[in-house]
Amino acid sequence: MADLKRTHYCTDLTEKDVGQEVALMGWVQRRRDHGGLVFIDLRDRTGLIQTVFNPQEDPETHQRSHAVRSEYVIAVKGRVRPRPDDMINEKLKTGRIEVFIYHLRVLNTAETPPFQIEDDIDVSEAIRLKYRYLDLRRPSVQRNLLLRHKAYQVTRSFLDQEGFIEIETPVLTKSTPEGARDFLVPSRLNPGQFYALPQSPQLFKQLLMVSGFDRYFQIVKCYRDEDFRADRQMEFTQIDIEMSFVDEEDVHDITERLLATVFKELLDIEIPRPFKRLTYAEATSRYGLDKPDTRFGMELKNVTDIVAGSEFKLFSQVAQNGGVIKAINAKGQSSLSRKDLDDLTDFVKIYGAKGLAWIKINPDGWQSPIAKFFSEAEKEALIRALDVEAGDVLFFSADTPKVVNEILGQLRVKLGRALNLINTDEYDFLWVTHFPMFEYSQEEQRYTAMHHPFTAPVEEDLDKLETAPGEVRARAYDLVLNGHEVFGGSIRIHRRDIQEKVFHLLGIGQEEAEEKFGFLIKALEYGAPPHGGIASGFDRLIMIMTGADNIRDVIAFPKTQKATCLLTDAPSKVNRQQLLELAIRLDTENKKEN
RNA sequence: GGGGACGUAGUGAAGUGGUUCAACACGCCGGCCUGUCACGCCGGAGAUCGCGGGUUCAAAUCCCGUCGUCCCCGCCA
Repeated sequence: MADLKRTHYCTDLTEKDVGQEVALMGWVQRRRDHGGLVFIDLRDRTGLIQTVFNPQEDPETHQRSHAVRSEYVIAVKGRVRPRPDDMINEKLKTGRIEVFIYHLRVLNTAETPPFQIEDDIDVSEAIRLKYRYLDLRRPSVQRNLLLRHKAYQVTRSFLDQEGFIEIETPVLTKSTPEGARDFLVPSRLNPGQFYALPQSPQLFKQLLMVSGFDRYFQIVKCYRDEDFRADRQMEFTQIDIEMSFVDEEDVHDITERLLATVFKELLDIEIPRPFKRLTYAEATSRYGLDKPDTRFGMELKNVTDIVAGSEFKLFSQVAQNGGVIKAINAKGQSSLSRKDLDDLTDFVKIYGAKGLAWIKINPDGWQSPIAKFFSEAEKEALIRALDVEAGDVLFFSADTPKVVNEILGQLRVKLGRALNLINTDEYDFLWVTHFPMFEYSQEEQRYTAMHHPFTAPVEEDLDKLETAPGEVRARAYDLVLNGHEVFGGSIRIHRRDIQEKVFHLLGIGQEEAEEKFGFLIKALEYGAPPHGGIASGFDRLIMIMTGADNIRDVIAFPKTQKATCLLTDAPSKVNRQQLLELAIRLDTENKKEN
């Protein structure tokens, strides 16, 4: 290698380099061996270039090129030549040139890979993850990680220019109640005691505001020991931001400008600002969900008043018992088959629906198991309320508002996707604001914080804290992109008395509050400025920007749904000595033998 | 904790009780080939049908269990 130094990346070379001697290094994408002429497509992280081995160039080098195989690592030296006109490959960036090789060195051989190193391969994800280092050679995966890299850089430089200071917070920290399940790390020096991995640096960034840092950010790993989803891993990355002396508008503004910059620099897309806004109440009422995909319509309409007096017992009874009846109109979809409708019924049952009432608007009349219960006047009213035309299909749900919204909200998204109502090139940002402060948990028989316990209540709702906690709105906001929550934050409580009141409401007693959050309460006493912030689901954002349909495609070494790493086989057992040092004895009797 | 889908050569996949049932494609190995770029042509190797048990004269195929991957509900302040 001493005498061979790489001069270019493969796709650095252009027609301008014709005649130059170059040295390239990379992996063998494919060998096309004609016996005489041999072509080897050489790949590095930039892409491909065709190298040519001609016996007239150097007989020995040509001879040795026969032995080269896929994914061998080779170094070559040769001269750049233009391709004859009829041999130009428009599919390659370097397709107008090729390199005639007179020196070949095999730097390493390779086993035949378990799958081909190229895009659009048809191979199970389990195999890809087991050989992730090979999977990561594929251009599409490299593109994702490159975009992710650029997003870090643009974020850092933007926030730096805006006066934000990047400060690292501990990874080994204190376990706190509320929120997700903690990952625990045993302390060897303090037997029987544990650190927790941060679910977010929430408390530390608030303390940094008390310290006067004023504008903080961090690109930081967070850990939540909960079950996985397509857009959820237990270990994920946040862009974490906190600012002092600000209100909601300030946080929205910095977030919007950050995103505008990131989208401009990475995708060359101008995203219109300011972003749309809906209150939580509006979002759930019109779209059923607190993270609505607003790239298409099909809004939920409340038809309770119209059908409350109808002959259809189910509707009239629900109305009588204080429930609601809502409907959505799938325009022009009356070609949905009976089976489609049955499948949709099964789908909504996942979300607690007992059934799904539908009406097909055929040109010759209404087709539906329930249409016969409606009077002409009621039909007329439905037509007006739902903008009904021939060819439409209406779906109804009747239950409590919470259940109805969930059911129709999920159905709406399902239909939007299935019926191709969504423009997938669109990036549709939406702020959802004024979340409820608390949610009543039937399971725990108490209120829980909808955002987190440090979120400030809306000023004018302060007096309801004691009288009607369920009605108190929080100064919390989520940023929704195409139906995914990509940022979430709030203005925080900066007064001790309010913080204590909120803890109390959450059923956290004075003693517990002191033990778990004493340091925060204390800090609030020492001149805590008003402050607030926001944090992103960075992986999710990159997922959407790359068009990936799951989060694993934008993480270099992701875990499976069962929280294992197929590459390293983590997690794994540890030896007895390690456990002894940690004063840990296993009790796996009731668990599966592992 | 629960619901659903899947598991057959290196990879993808056909086959759902019976006599070529272990196809096909890509990849791999060997041979031929001086303009290919998804090279082509000829030949070849490669599968205890995820694993364990059961039913049967007979199981990739039916039953039970188990392991693994994915999607979803619960969970994710």
